[in-house]
Formats: sequence, C-alpha cells, structure tokens
Amino acid sequence: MTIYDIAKKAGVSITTVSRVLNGKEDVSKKTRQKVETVMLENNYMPSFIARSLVADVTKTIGVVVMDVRIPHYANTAYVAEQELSGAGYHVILCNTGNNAENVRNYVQDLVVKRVDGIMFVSSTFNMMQERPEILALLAETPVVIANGELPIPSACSVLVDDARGTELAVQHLFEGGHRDIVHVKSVDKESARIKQFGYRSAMEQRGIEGRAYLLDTDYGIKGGRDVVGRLLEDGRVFSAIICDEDLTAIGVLKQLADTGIQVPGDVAVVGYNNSEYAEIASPTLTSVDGKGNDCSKLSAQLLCGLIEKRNHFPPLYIQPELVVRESSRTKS
Amino acid sequence: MTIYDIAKKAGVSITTVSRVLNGKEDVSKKTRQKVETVMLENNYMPSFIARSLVADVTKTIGVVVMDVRIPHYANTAYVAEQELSGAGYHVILCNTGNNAENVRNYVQDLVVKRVDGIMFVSSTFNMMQERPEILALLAETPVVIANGELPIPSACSVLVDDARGTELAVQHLFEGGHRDIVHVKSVDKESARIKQFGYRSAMEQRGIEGRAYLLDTDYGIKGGRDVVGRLLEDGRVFSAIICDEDLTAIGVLKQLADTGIQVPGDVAVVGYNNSEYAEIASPTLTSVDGKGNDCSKLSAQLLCGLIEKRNHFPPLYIQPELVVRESSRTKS
DNA sequence: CTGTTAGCGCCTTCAT
DNA sequence: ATGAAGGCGCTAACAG
Repeated sequence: MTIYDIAKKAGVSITTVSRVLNGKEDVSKKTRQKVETVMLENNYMPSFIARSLVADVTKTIGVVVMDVRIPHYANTAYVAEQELSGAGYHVILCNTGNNAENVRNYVQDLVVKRVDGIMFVSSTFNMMQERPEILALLAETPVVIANGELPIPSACSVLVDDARGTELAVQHLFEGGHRDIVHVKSVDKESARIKQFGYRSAMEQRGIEGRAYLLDTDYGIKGGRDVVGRLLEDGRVFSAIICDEDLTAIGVLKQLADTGIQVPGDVAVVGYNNSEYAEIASPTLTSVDGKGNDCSKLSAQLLCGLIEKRNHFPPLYIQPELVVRESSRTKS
Repeated sequence: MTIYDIAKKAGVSITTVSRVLNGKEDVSKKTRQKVETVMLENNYMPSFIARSLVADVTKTIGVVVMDVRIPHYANTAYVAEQELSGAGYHVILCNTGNNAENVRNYVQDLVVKRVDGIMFVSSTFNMMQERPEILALLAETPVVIANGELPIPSACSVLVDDARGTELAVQHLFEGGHRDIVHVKSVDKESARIKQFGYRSAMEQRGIEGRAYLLDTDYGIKGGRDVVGRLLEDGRVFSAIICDEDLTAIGVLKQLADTGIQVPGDVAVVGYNNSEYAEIASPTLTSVDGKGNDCSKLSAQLLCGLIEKRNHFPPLYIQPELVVRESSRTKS
C-alpha cells in the first residue's frame, strides 16, 4: 500500500494524498475526507524510509552504553529513551562492552543508518579520543557524551563533578570521626580516576593524606570481597571504605559481615551511584548520587538542541549529592 | 557525498560504484581500485536509508519492554541486543510502562519505520490480545513475544513454564518441612497469575491446599514489607513465603529482619527471576530462575528465522530451575 | 484547490 | 567490464 495506490483508489493525485498526510491546509474538505477514508480502509501507513530519504532526517538516535545490565546504565538508557521518545525520536540501543573495536563498529553502523544524533553514556567513551578513525566517522553527526568528553566540534558534554562526589564522602566520614579512610577503585575509566583524585585531594585538604590508602580491584561483589581480604591480610588499619561503585561496595559489605566486622560500628562503607543496590543491601548503603538521571536527561535535551540548530554548546556541569544510609550512619 | 559524487570523481558510472560497493565480481581490478580510493579519500558512507528504500529491509528490530530499569528486562534487552546485533540488526528500545496506549503508539511508530521485526518481552503484552487496532498494525510484521502469546499469524512465542517454576519452590519448601507456605503476587500480568496458579496446584498435589494463602501487593521493597506487616497483624501462621518477584521478596526479607524474625530459621523466603538482587540481599535469596536469558536469546533467534523465511513456528517451551540460597537453606 | 515533474541515494535489469 | 534508465515511496516547487 503506497501513496500511489491511495491516490488511485481515491481518484486524486499523489500530491493531494501527500497533502492530507502532512495536514496541509490547501485541500478541500471533501477530497480530504475521501482520501482519509481510503487510507483507513486500506490500513495505509506512509513509509518513514521514503520520508527519511527526502527529508534527510531519521528521527532516530543512537544511545551507546557499555552494558545495560548495569543498573546505572539501565537508568540512563531509560531516562534518555523516555526523554527522546517524547521528542519524537526512537532510540537504538548499543552495548559495546569495554571494547574500542565494538564502539567503532556500532558508530559506523549508526552513521551509515543516518541517525540524527548519538549519545554516549560514560567516560568510558573518552577512549574515542585516541581513535581518530572513530572521530572521523562522527564528524557530521551531532553527538553528546554524558560524563565524558570528545574533542570534535559536533560533540557536546554534560559533566558530573565526580571529584566533588568523592570529597563529599570523605567529608561525611571525616565528620563522623573517621581518619583511616580507604579508597577502592574497581573500574578503569576516566570518571573512576577522577573519583580517586577527589579522594586524594580531600584527604590532603584535611591533613590526613598520610593515612590515605588506594586500592584497585575488579568491579562487582567478588572484587569488593577481595579488597577486604587484602586489607585484612596486610593488617592494615582502616575505619572506613569508599568505593567507586555500589556493587563493589556491596561486596565489601558482605565480606566484612562474613569476617564478623560490624558496619557501621567497626567500619563505615560508602558506595557510588546511589543505585537500587544501595537500598537492597543490608545494612543499606550510603552512596554518592552522581545524578545519573539528571545527567542523562540533560544530555538528551542537549542533543535535541544540537540536532535542531547545529551550533555548539558549552559543557554543562552537575553536582553530586551524598545519600547517607545505614552503612555509615554515626551511632547517636 | 553520494554515489554520484564518487562516480564523477572516479570517472565512472554510478552503476560501477554500486558494484564495488556491493562487492560484485564483474569489475576490473583497476576501476575497482580507483573507485575504492576515491571512496576512502572522501570518507564516503553509502546511505542505508536509500538502500532500505530499495531493498525494503531496515535491519532494525524493535524490542519492547515495560521498563529497562527492572533488571530482568535489562537482561533480556541486553541479550536480545547482543544476539540481534550479531545478526546485523539494530535494536530500537521501547519502554512502554504498563500502558496500552503507549504500546499502541510505539508499535505504530515501529511499523511506520518499517522495522524488520518486533520482539515483545513479558506476558504484560498479552494485553494486546484485547486491542484489535494494535494487532491490525502488527499484521504484516514478524513478531515474537517472549513469555507471552499473540493470536496473529505473524507472531511466534517462547514460553516459560512459570507454573512449574512456582511448583519447584513449593516442592523445595515442602521437602524442607514447610507446610504453611504463603504466596505473594506483586504484579498484574499473565505470568504472575500463572505463578499463582502453579502455587495452588502444587499445594493441592501435596494435600496442603487447606494451608494455602494468597496475597496481593505492590511490586517492590515496600510491597514486600507491607505483606509481612499484614501477615503479622492478621496473626497468620506462616513458615515460608514465595514471591512472584525478587524485589518484592527483598522487601519481605527486610521487614522480617526488622521484626526480629530469623530467615531461614523462623521463616523461609523464595523469590523469582534469580536476578542480581538475589545475590545482593542478605541473607542471599533463594530464587526461581525463569531462564530469562535463554528465553530472550531464543526469541531473538526465532525472530530472525521469522524474518528470513516468513513461515510460522510453534511455540518453544523453557523450563525454569530453582536456585537455592541462604533464605531457604535447611539448617543441617 | 489540485496535478505535473523533479529529485532524495541507491539497486537492478537490460543493453552495449 | 561498463553504462543508461527505471523504480523504491514520498516531498516540494511550480504550474494551472
């Protein structure tokens, strides 16, 4: 069923059909009615492909994340999808993992499909900075990167002040009397490095950098458990642990519990992302809210702006907040 | 940069360019090289839109879920995306919520965009059975519904035996000596009703239907907490609780803990979906694995089959498994 | 108010 | 081995 068929059946030209299709004014009531009837009778749906070809607009946006199974990204994907679908766009979901080659392939396919824009979520995708081939592919496409940066004119950023996020955690613990605060990094991306940096400077600012301790581990429950094991083996003195990810913090919580260490009585624990995990854990987990939802929503809006008027916007900044729960609550 | 530009710059016809584009044989080495060089130099990418118009294929599939933020759906979306992208398809993600009107709109837009197929995840979408307008929209599109059913020839199903899933839970608890087993339903969809049904028949089979007790509540931690509150207020005797969703079970776990009831010592708890939540909870949650990943993967494969050769497949069945964890472990 | 005519970018016979 | 021409379904001047 094409516009021609409808035109024939309605006894008018395709132009007229196109007109009623697009709600143009200059069509008589009668013919409009006639055409609309024929359309309905035949269950006609105009081909968006053909329209895209003419208008050079696909009303489709690529949303690129590492892995939607991670709640943080599921959230951002959800928020982005809702925001963008509200603006008339479809969202193509891309799970790249932490693999530059995958990123390249997805980006290429998205560009070939002429998506109207691409949204990258997470500083993981800063990796593209060192892949000129990918940047070249992106040259003509409006791009926004949530909590990351891309050195090309077609890209804009929304940035979360993750250094500040960790500092909030340190401050909270410091005020609770903690001095031997450990920091755990469990993912390899720019924002994780920034969190670590925020920790260091926060410790310095409070004159306790001598008691600072940095640890690296794998993402997840096991990674968190391992880190506690290492701390204990080393006979390290510590009264609080800050993790760069909630799930890793959960692992810490579990291993502490298994070792008979009380939380927050003996050791306080703070996570990052304020994901649903934090509410599920017991004790519930104090966590830095990186405002992922706001970030995602703003990114989506920014992208829409970029697509409509092709000018560049300066980066937007978002401030994190600390959500205190049981795992660090001061006994009072 | 179009095929015409390339043709001109390479001094050949667009046909030739098209040929090298599609790797056809009948082009001399020389011209092929020449054309390829020009393409690279100009960073040419053929428009998939134009190709779609000609081939009537978009290599795009709509994946419709209620809400990707729910881990179960995040998982299925992930698995589907990976499977489908492996087969050369892009995935358009749709979050409909539990709202038929949203479903209608998404479906319409997907059809208008001429996606090659649509995958619905969850029996929630059985709601479409009562919406002939939606079914009409779907008539020409290959469709698969994971754990649900659609009465149209273009649709196929993969079904999980959720009645059996709950029965596994009952059986496990029964063997652990439990008789006063409560069932909690916290979502309103066909599979939840089937789980409830499975519970009832499992109780009957063991001759303890007289001690069966059905409860309804809201999805989530709060819903789970409420249910325990009600049970306690009513002075109901119960030694085990089966929930239709992990998150609700977590709420049950939390409220029991707050009330000083030991799990599994005093009361055993079983969830459903075997989501990551189950590992995070403490005590860790025994849960029925509905094999969501397998279901999603099979659905994706089935859909690809449907798209390639337009014949109908009979429904596939998947058997759930019980994963026993701390929340129901028999003290031994 | 309505119809004719070009494209949009690409693929595909059919000739040469 | 290569090119010319028509068509995929729709929009957009430009004429009547």
